[in-house]
Amino acid sequence: MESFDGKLPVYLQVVDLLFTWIVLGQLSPGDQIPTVRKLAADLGVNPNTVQKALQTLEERGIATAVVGRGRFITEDGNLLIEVRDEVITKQVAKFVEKMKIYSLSEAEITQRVHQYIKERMGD
Amino acid sequence: MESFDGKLPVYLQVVDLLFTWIVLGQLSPGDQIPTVRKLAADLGVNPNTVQKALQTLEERGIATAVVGRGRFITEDGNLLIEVRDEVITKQVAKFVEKMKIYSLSEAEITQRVHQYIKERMGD
Amino acid sequence: MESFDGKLPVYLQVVDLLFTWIVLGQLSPGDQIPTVRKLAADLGVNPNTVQKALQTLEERGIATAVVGRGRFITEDGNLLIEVRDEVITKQVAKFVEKMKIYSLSEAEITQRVHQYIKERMGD
Amino acid sequence: MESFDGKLPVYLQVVDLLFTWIVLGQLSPGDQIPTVRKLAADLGVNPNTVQKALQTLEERGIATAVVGRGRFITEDGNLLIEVRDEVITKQVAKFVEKMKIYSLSEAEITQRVHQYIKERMGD
DNA sequence: GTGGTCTAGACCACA
DNA sequence: GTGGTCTAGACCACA
Repeated sequence: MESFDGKLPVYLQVVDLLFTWIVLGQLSPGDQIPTVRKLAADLGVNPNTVQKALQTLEERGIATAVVGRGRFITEDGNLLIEVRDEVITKQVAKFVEKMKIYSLSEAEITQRVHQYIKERMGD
Repeated sequence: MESFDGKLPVYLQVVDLLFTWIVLGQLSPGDQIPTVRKLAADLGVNPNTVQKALQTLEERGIATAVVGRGRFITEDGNLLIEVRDEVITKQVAKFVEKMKIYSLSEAEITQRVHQYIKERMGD
Repeated sequence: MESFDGKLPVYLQVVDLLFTWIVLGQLSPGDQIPTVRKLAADLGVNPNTVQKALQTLEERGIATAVVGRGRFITEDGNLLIEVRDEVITKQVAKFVEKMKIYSLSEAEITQRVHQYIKERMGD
Repeated sequence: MESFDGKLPVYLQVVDLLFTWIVLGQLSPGDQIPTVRKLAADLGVNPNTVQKALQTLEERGIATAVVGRGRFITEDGNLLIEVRDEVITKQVAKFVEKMKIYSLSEAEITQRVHQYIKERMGD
């Protein structure tokens, strides 16, 4: 996984990735999650790291392991909405903070977003 | 350049990086830009790639090369403001498009940004 | 490219050559330009050098690259007329300046050209 | 002599070069011409070729060999004026013919030269 | 030392 | 196959 280079611990990057898959609907309620080995291979990281990431999901009730069957996404829609909200908030935060580093005032930030959307309205 | 892993050609990533330095004020009007060789070494890319990136800046009048002396950022403040605007717009676009992939309506996007800023007001 | 021996950078000599081909009508609007590799082989220069020359043409809108298809001369006749004018002016300038080095006055230069043409009238 | 690549026989190119030196005043009446060996070395051609070129000059009375002393440019000013005229006419011819290849009418050629000079008047 | 050019050769995406 | 990018490494002119 070539782009695993941020400062964030790799296992948390894997958590973020799984969250993103959920938000994008690539992992829906009840879906089976790829096996640890497959994920590890696909992402180019250590299976232990994937294991740790999946445990995080389980602790939050987002995934459940069924011995001998595999791991599955929860059927609990509210939990997934929570995940979705969390992912979006994180992105918004990241964006706003970056804009602040560019010395934009908060008013300017909203104004910029508003303007961009207005200009592109209809796309 | 460890984090150079996007799909964007490396030389355009270098252009983006230099633009960011300008926006952040780490490169001010009249400043000397690090030498081709130094940039190449620091970023872990080939000098030719850096050269190509810097020529892009020159074509836009943002930098000027003086053979035997080095490269310098233009004194023309308007050009730099243009760069700043461009960088910001690109970031806003990236953000908005990502939000749309998450199936947020345009109203929701502005609302989220607005809300985040309001909650953090004072930080 | 045996006769590529001037002080002009090779890639600019290639640009000049392509311009001349356009002026001579050997490259007409819409025509496909020989491939980078063919040009490089024919001229005895490196493909990268040809690439650089062709990019110069593109920046001026004289040629367009279609990845996987090839490069084509613009259909825009005005641009080509511009090229033609530029090539001719460059030749005239070169000629006049050389004549000045030979200590000919400007009046003598025009007189010489005029006389040569008059004597050869009918050729 | 890297630029010895035209279609003209090399010894005639050497003749042309010597003529040019005369026109430019780099070889004045009575001046000693560099030795065959020096010329050959400087121009990167065979001494026999230089020899042949110098014989052409001698046949026209432009240069004289003095055994044991070297070769000298004639003191006869008229002959040198003739050379000058010849060199210039050759250049004019070359220029006009090239312009004709570019499909310029004779009127356009003189017009172009006239215009270029007018625009640059004062340089 | 600094930017500019050039070669040789590789790998990629698009068609 | 075609254009586009990139590396490694060399050589040049200017200062």
